[in-house]
Amino acid sequence: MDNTCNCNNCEIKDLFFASLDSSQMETMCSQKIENEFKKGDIITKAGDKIEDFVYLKSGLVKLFNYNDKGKEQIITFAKPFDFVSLISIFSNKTYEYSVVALEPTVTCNITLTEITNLIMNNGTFSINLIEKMSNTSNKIINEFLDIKKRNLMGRVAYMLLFFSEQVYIENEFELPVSRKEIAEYIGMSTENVIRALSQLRKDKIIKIFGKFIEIVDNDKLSQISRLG
Amino acid sequence: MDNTCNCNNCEIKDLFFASLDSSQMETMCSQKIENEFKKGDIITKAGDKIEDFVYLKSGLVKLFNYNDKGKEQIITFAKPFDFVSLISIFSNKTYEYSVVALEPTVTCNITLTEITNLIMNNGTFSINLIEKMSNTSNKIINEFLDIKKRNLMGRVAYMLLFFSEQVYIENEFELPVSRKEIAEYIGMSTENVIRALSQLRKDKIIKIFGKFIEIVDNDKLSQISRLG
DNA sequence: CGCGGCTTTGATGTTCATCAAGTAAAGTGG
DNA sequence: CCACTTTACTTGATGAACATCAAAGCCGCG
Repeated sequence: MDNTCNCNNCEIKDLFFASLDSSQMETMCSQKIENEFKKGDIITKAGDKIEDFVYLKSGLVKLFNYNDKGKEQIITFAKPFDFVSLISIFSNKTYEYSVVALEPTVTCNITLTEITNLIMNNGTFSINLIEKMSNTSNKIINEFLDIKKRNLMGRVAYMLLFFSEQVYIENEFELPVSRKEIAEYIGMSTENVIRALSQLRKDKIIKIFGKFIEIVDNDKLSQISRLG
Repeated sequence: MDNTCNCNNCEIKDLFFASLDSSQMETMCSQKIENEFKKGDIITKAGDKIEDFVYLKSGLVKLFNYNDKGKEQIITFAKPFDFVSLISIFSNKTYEYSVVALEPTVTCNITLTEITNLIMNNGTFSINLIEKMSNTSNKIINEFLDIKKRNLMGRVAYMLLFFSEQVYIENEFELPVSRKEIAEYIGMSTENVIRALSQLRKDKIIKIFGKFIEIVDNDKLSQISRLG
């Protein structure tokens, strides 16, 4: 928890709060709460009452819920500037999805009351917020469509490229998720996710050391993601 | 086209415009445009410039785009009070998806400029709009998850129940879509959609006369939708 | 140090896509 | 209005893709 009013230095400021005047900024800044989470920590839980507007300052999280058989169903991964809590925040009283940290994560929480206040009194803020919301849902929907049109190999390749190109901006990285979680996200069985990874290793497209992945042949991986 | 200012009698008024004062109402009302579409007509096309805020007054539409192989991919069906044009309207300059009428459909168009104007000057309107947007994306995401966790029979049952319970509110109805379109929506092959329908017919759960469907055993159909 | 969860591979079975072929229905132009 | 073409619908047969089951090694954690 850190309540010092350092919001003017916050790199996320321009994303949402560029339109706030100094008085609005101070009000918001003085009552915002930052929270830190370790890998595996629960950030919000399906069913909990929604009281805050939550966004990611740093880290990585997964959004998920459970299907009827009690199996986890991962909806999306979110990184800073992605807008996690937004999905149901304005249409529900309680969260529909759970959010769990996959890496050390810092969130910034602002009460919904305060946000509602800003919407009521600052048109530019409303416009910005609406654009962000639109972006977020659009992105999730496009992800769903992207995955739906791929087969096993294509989906696994897509997933690896997601971490490599969008999260770590590196050809080598430590997978923040288990094989099982990848399976839950792309909608395939864990065993077949593993088989797909092994195949990519045998074809010398990636190297695998446990959770550590190195993409050796990026072009081929992209091709598999596009064609699969 | 019908530009008479009859918005106060419009049943959709309360959904979005309850917060407008009489002057705002008149401005909006005088410049809104209603359009009528026949079955099969294109309402908006992917790639077109977004200029209007479009909502359904009556009818039924499909949202779709094309995958790399040129095959249609149906994203969702929308009926009145569902908020079609909303998906990318505030995050893009052009439509990402096409919208086509499946039944005679009436839309009401308001320029984005006018809507932006309202957002800037009417906080309550902004709140209402944000809630609707949140609802819409939430619904689409939940649909995706619902379909993803079902098998062939479950998906077809789900689809039939959608038309029966959410669109026509009748046990008998005329399918507004082809078998192919059902397939494109639920992500299965056309042949297998037909086989699933035939199976339901053989099991005396539904009756089929071409496009006309009668649900005979609603309980069993619901069960298949839940378990499948 | 032992238990449970994660990972891996192989074997087997199910589900679904694809191909093929035919019928029915719905536009289309003379 | 009719022949013609195209599109939608239907069923069966085949094969591919994927899930499931089983068994074993590995790793982390209490």
